[in-house]
Amino acid sequence: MSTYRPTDEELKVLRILWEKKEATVREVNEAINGLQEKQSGYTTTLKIMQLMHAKGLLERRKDGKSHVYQSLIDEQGTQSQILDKLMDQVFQGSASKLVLRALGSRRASQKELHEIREFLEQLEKDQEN
Amino acid sequence: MSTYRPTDEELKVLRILWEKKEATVREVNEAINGLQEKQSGYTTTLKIMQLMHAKGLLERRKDGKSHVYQSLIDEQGTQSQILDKLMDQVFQGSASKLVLRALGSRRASQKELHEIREFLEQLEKDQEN
DNA sequence: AAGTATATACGAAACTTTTCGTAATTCCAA
DNA sequence: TTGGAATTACGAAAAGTTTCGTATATACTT
Repeated sequence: MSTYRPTDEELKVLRILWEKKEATVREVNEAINGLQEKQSGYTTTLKIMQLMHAKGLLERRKDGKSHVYQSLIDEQGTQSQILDKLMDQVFQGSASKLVLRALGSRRASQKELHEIREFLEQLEKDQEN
Repeated sequence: MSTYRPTDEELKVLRILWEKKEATVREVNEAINGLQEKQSGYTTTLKIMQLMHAKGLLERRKDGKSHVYQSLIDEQGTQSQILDKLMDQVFQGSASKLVLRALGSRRASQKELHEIREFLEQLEKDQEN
């Protein structure tokens, strides 16, 4: 499970569940539809979540007539997973290539840049020892 | 074409073509097999590249009995494309979230960190104006 | 208790990607 | 110029993802 890479639709579901901690199919479906132009049907989202449950990505408990779902996979771990794969696939395994491209392609705010720089300084300091 | 996101297998082909500039199916196939445990058959790679050509991702010229392929899509543009999508999908559109995760999850060398910091300082300097 | 609204379960279709067997083509060498 | 080795072309199957219609189940209301 630690190395699972979710599909695009699964990622949409996870994104909502990571934020809300737990939600019903209807809540997830409406949240997803709030984020995108193309609306997806209720039973489509239901099916995705049922499959994710079968795969062991989600757990659920019965609440009245509906199920309340939670993610079983970690947000940070999944993010790292995806980035690691990407690093190997298209950045020759180089973190700096990836980071430079990420910072170059999209505007980051002053505050964000500052945040990153502080993190970097900490990393560099750590490496001195 | 500017917003195309290649599949995993397509990415393997592109990676080789970006590096070699141009190559035959056999060269690409052997290069791919050199990078991974699981070996993929010649006709499999051939089919992928034929489809990519049909999609307009690759161009080719005849050389003797074989074709020599080149990528029609830009490496940097594709990298940015993928990162932008990822930023929206799993990092709430935040470049810094992505960067921090990327730097946190995998060891970057002293040299790499330095490189990133210099790039950052330049970016921050640019923003002052 | 029956009716209604909402949820889940199930199955199938449409699509895409990946894989590979085999036929047809092409070039070269004997 | 014919045979053989390598390549491309073609087709289809396998696998996975996404979508959705419809049947079934469940809870609530009156």
